[in-house]
Amino acid sequence: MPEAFGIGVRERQVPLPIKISEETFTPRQQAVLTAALDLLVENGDGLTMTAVARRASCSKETLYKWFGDRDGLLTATVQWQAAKVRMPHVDRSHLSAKVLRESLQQFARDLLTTIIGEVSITLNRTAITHAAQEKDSLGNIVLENGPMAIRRRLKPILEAARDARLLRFNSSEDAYRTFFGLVVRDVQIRLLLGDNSLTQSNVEANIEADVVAATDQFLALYGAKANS
Amino acid sequence: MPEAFGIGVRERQVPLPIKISEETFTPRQQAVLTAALDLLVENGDGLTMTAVARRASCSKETLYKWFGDRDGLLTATVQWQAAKVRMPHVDRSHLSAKVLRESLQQFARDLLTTIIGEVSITLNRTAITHAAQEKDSLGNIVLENGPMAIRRRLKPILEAARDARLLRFNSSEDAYRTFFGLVVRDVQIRLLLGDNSLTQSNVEANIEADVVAATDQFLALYGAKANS
DNA sequence: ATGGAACCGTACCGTACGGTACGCCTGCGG
DNA sequence: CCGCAGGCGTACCGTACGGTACGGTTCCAT
Repeated sequence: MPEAFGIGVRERQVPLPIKISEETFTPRQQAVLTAALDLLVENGDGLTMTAVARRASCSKETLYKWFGDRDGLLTATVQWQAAKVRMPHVDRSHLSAKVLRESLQQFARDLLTTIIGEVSITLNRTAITHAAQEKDSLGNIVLENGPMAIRRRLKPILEAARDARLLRFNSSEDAYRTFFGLVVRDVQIRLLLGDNSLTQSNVEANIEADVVAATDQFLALYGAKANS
Repeated sequence: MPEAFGIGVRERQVPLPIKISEETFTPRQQAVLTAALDLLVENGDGLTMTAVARRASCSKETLYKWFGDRDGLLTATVQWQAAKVRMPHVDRSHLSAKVLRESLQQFARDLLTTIIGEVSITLNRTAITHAAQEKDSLGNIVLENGPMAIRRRLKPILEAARDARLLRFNSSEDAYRTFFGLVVRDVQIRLLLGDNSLTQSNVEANIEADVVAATDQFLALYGAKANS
């Protein structure tokens, strides 16, 4: 693989997954990435360079010029898509029991909604398949933009809530992981494994109930008192 | 694939085959499956028929004769290994608060220990990779021998505990899934994605604490009273 | 206009791997 | 001792796919 191209294209292979802004890729490149993602979602891992080139109406040579090799294209696709996940923003200065509960519910709702989406399932499967080959780069990207992103956003809120005497816990890490478990339960692993009895609509219909239940349970475990 | 050899073929061989679940494999076949599993664990999905044949000191022709095709070999391997997972057995007739707590802890311990094992991670990754190709057979096998097996064993105990007024819940399904979430949290998905910060020994060291914590939390949520 | 950069489409190459064919060896029943 | 079934090892085939090369086209800057 050629190691330097003086083109106005981003450098490949960043060691640590950094936040990717949308200016990182030109519109044309984003169209290619969209095609790649679509193929991933449709065809599972049947992502071939030829297929991407045909779908995006570009030449394979361009793909290799832009992304280096197949792994580079895969990485770019996952990176670009994973960075799109947006977390809810909570104002930590006005924390009340009500605001806390609603914030937690919002986190739970976003988490569940993301997890059951086709795109998320595909990206996680791709990263896991990748991780089965001693390559953890994709896995790290997904982790960084999924669970870790949630953790980064949720932990400060939990700690603020503790400072406001709304929650009680020793380790905010444990509290976060408990919240994650209460929300996700066995949904993600079953979807990743292709459980037939879990259709997306099936889960979707219960999201609200599950969100409320998980939040209630979390507050029952960590709430300073039984509250609204 | 010639249709004379169905999937999951059982060739009647010389001595008495050892019974493994419904499907029986001769010792020689089990040696082949062991080789296949070892290769899976070592090499990720780099499982090639040639590699299995070489490792097991058999000919490729024999592999195809016994297992039909690559998928058949994969299925047989997963089936054979997944069926080895054993669940704790609890005597439902002597349920007390103490026995219940210890039983739950035992379930949690077995679940965690299984999940963090190399073999489990490999099988789950393989099944998920498989599920990314519109094939859910492997996923179903893993589900059936993993989460579903636990559910089958745990739910009767939960219901017995409810009858004994040790637990309180409406849906034993929800109770089971909450237990699963409290125990597994984000450990499995992080391991599947190859999270570097989660070494096996790292998790192993905390198993006991996590088991106790998860059980305590479950009992706090579903126990009839705050009890020992 | 003209040179060149970027890029498309396609043909091409090498390899890896699933699957098959075949020759040879071994153990065993007659 | 013979024949043969089962099985090992290896050579072989076809295909799919990653990666490269190259001619032709568009577009822009000079």
